[in-house]
Amino acid sequence: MESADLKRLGLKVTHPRMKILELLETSEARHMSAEEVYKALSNAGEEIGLATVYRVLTQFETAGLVIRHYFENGRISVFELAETAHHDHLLCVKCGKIIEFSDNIIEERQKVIAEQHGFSIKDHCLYIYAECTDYKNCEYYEQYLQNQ
Amino acid sequence: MESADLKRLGLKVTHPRMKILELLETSEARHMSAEEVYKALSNAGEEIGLATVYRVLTQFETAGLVIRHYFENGRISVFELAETAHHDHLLCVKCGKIIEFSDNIIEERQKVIAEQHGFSIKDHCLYIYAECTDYKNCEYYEQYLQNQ
DNA sequence: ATGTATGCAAAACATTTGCACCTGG
DNA sequence: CCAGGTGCAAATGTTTTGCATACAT
Repeated sequence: MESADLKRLGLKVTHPRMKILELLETSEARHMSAEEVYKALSNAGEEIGLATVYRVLTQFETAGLVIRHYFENGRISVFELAETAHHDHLLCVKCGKIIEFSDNIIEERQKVIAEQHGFSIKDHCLYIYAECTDYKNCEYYEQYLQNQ
Repeated sequence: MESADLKRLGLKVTHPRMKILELLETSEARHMSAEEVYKALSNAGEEIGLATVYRVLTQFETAGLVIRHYFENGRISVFELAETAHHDHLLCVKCGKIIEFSDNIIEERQKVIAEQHGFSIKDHCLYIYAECTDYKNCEYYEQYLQNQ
């Protein structure tokens, strides 16, 4: 992603926007809340206000650059770079690990179901909540506990 | 649903609890926010505090009596009686109409996908956002506009 | 009687907004 | 230069909580 991409979207290439984009691209976590983005930038010495983080992420969402998720139980929303193709999510409720997947059979059935009811499908989200086999040894577990 | 059911769940049979349960059972809307429940009760002359509505609905959720949904875009959650079997939701983004459906093929695929990743599935939710063919004449449209 | 529930008001929480100042093109 | 972007603080909307009172058993 480069400054030209922002320009193309009609957004000025500002420092906060570039830094947020950069973070989303380089961060290990593919899904981050506004607060997490804010803190990560803060830790990196970037003084970018939380309000700006929200504004920029919302603009990116509108521009189709990021996807915003409202995972169940969570009042907070998380953002993900929209660089990859559509996918759904499989989440471990114990360690917070998130697996992305895509299944043609499910996608196809959804279309059929919508049609059967006379609806034209615009969007959908499928979240599978599960337990991974070995969450205690999972790389995410410790970090997850901290956030609880 | 009767007072015995509440007792069985270890909940005292109080006036607010009975009224909320009654409302969820008799209301036309199968999905209601806490605020909507509060207002409906208020209109019916019941003086039940909003905090109580939240507390009771949360207890009902814990007891498995109701299901709480966090529909996309919505910061508010809606509650639904858990009396019927599991189902997913097809929502019209124009009029707010909600269709409940269940599809064995989708359910089955989810199990397979979870297993493939070594996860044991606990729960899931699938929301399909769509447009219904004739939302302007839809019975829900007017009411929906008011709430916007 | 006593442990639980309730109502109210205040707090908490994520998110948005108003406004004065700053900055990219 | 100036429209648009930013930071801060204040506002918002939903949900939760503390506490004194009321109620179910």
